[in-house]
Amino acid sequence: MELRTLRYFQAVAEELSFSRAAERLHIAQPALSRAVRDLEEELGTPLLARNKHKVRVTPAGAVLLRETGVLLGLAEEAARKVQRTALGQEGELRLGYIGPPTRDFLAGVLREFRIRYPRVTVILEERTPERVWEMVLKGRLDLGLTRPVTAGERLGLETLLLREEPLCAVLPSGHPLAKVESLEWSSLRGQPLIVLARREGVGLHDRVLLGCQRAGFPPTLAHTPSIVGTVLTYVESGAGIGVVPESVATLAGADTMVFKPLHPVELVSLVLVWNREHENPVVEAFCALVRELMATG
Amino acid sequence: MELRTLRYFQAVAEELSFSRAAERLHIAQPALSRAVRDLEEELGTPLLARNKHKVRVTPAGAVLLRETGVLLGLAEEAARKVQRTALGQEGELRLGYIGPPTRDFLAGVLREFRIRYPRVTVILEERTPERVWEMVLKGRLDLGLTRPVTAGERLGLETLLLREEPLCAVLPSGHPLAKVESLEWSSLRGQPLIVLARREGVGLHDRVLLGCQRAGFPPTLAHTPSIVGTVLTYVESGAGIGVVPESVATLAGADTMVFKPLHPVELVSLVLVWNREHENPVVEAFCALVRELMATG
DNA sequence: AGCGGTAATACCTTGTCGGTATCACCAACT
DNA sequence: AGTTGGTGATACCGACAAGGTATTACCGCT
Repeated sequence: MELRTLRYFQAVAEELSFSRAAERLHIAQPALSRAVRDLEEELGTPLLARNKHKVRVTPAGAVLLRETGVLLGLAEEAARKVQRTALGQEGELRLGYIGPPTRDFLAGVLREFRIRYPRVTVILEERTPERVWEMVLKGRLDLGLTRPVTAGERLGLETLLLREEPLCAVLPSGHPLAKVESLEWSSLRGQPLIVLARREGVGLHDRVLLGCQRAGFPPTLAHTPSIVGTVLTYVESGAGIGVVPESVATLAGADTMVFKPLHPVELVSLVLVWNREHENPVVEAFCALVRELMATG
Repeated sequence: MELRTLRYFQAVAEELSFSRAAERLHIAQPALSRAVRDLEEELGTPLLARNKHKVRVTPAGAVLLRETGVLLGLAEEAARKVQRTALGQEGELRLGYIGPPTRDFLAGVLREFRIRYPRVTVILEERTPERVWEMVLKGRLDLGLTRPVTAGERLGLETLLLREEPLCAVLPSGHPLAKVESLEWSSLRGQPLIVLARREGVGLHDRVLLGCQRAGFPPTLAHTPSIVGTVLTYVESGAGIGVVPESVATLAGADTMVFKPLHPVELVSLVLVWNREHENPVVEAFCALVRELMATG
């Protein structure tokens, strides 16, 4: 049973005439007669009762006509769905991100994305930066919003640099170092430091260690909480000096703490990452939108 | 887009291998490659991503695979439904009948029919005998349970004689004629008669008139109600003598009225009628069942 | 480097589909 | 009643698409 045959049958059953149906289908009448006869043979039962001048639909034919309508409709719809999916206008986007530093960025992009691609379902997954990389690599995510990994393990993964930001020290307002114009890494020597746990972000954590190492001293890690907000809480309570990316400043109350850029500048960045081989049109649409938004505003 | 192509695509997408899929489909691998390529061309988008040694399903392909599953399932189911319908095992039977005299007969047959053909929906329509004939003729009913029509207007309609029954007189128990052994039509001369309205059944009504005519007198019609039960009510109230088919006796209380066969016997019959040209398998199944039940019990 | 296995390509064969011409038949209208 | 127009079926033919065979190009794995 083929869709072509069903289309033919449908035409005849609707027109109740082989010749008119043939005309409508732009084929010759004998071809149509044969097609219907073959279909009847295949199903083992007459579908149209023809007594030389009148065509009637048999009960079996009536059933087939109904089913054919459904079938042909679904087939057409399926083709459209496939094409929409190919254009990135339909489907789903599994997007992994790393939490606070990406939330404001995500919010803006997603708002616009949902407007332009309303039939795409965005599935958000919050994970650690390494886990995001791993999941993108394994295909469990279509797209990751994360920090670059230190190791060069970008096997076939495409990245797009979104933002670079300097590392800052966070101090309680009353801290002696809070009033200097510009803070040197070396000033942190001996100070109790509060840094995000390494398991929550190898890139960021190691970058802090690197800053200290370049300034020629080993850091004194007082606490390594697993949530960025907790770093700020520790600082507020006077437990030490926090080292965080600049964007974290937006999370903090401005009067109780001060953020000081550290010199020499150590940059941490935010990237989009995806598997180019997967050639997912939704991913491409999303990246295109991100590029566009970065260019315009 | 053809079902054949979709079957091919499905095989490849499931096996994730052209050669294995080709084996499963019992065709050669190059044919498969071409079929899938053509399908991709038709839909205007890659469905399978093949990098020489691995086959992956693209997002568009995943969508098509899902839709294909539905489509092929429905197609198969449709074919089965058509075949079941052709065998009379599925579908509907629009059955017209004429009321009281057929109810007991119908009940028995329908009970058995529903057991043997549980997927056939029986639609019952109660009409006058003429209306049943007309509807069967016009194809608005598949089958009629009615009385034969007097006119020979059985154009292509097949009939099956179910039952013949004599006409009876119904009298109140106290009536002078109630005690005679056998009642002659001629005894009805001058008696007020109660007969079913002609519009409710030309055949029955005219047969009563014929009985009187043969006995050589014109009937005195006291009442012609449109419901058989009302005939009995009139008789009970002493309004006259009813003339009804024998089977109506089952409707009446035995103590207040008596039923007397009329001589010479005038038979009215009950027939099944259907349009042979329609070749409806459900109709044939029903008739076969009726014949079988009449033969056995 | 060589082997096994993959999908793609080139080319040929065949079966199927569609077209033309014609027939048989019925219906409606002279 | 005979004719004519229109129906679907049949016979036959041609074209093209589908499938098959042989081969190539490429990759991963020994």
